[in-house]
Amino acid sequence: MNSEFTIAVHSLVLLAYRLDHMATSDMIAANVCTHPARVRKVMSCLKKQGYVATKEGTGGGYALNCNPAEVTLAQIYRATSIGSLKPSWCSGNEEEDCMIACNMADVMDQIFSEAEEQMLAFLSRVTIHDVLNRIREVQSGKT
Amino acid sequence: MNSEFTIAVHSLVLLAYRLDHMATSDMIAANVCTHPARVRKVMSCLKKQGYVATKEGTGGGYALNCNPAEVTLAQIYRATSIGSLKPSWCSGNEEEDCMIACNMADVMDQIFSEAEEQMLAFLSRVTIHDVLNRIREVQSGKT
DNA sequence: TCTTACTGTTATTATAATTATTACAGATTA
DNA sequence: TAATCTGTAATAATTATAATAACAGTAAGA
Repeated sequence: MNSEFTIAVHSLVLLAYRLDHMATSDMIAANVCTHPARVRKVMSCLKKQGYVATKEGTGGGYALNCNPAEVTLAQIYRATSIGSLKPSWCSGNEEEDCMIACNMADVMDQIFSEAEEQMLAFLSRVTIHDVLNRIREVQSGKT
Repeated sequence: MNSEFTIAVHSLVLLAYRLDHMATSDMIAANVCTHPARVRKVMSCLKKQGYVATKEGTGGGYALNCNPAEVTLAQIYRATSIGSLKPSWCSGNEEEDCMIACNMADVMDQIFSEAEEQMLAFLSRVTIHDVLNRIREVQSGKT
């Protein structure tokens, strides 16, 4: 699993949290702890799906363009990381005579893809707003 | 996700498929397409959980020590790869003042761990025997 | 008892994937 | 026209993963 999903969720939660629901890639990058160019790459993907609006030039940046109580982590995962559950390394070899060796990669593909759908079923029950609430809970639990 | 889970499943399926339910690390490695030492490392983990028996010395190797119709992929995943869903990269920074930045990593940890449990719920419905059957299906579908 | 064939494990090297960084074109504001 | 932003691609650095080598220990059989 790469971490673009994490960055996307963090960015959206941050935008939802901020009163003006806006931030530049520099501000988001400082909060997330990564490079602004990486944030822009992820945000550009969220923009294509309509979750954020962007504005170039002075005073520009990213603005939340969705209802955080409605957008789910499943939608974000599909936008940024679908297919990343499966490891890139593949078992067996299609050229082999052995039935196991030449079909295992296919079957593991099936299984990882079904497992990913199960995971998505869970993520579809968690919204950006829920994540923000979880953060508030963790924070208030710190005495 | 690392691929030790895949190697473990492949190895068990291969053992279940073979009439004598036995194989050496060299034989398994050739089938899986990896190095025998890697197979031994994974098998050593399966042995600790009792899924296979091992015998050192001439004529030795690995023998299936479980019922392939009962052992599930969830058990194998827990034995080899639990925790590997979560990316190693972490968002935010605990030292920050910002509530989002300093708690996001914790909350994403929660979420990845719950998502992993959902995935496990699916994997617990797939046995080694089921994987073998899927391979037979794919094979027979090849005209 | 000596040789051969295994597992078990660690250390090291090689490769691949991920992340960080740089660079710059294009947009917008003042 | 200078300053500030996004968008994107190219490259460098870092980290994770996999392959390989090496060798101690165990067992079988000549």
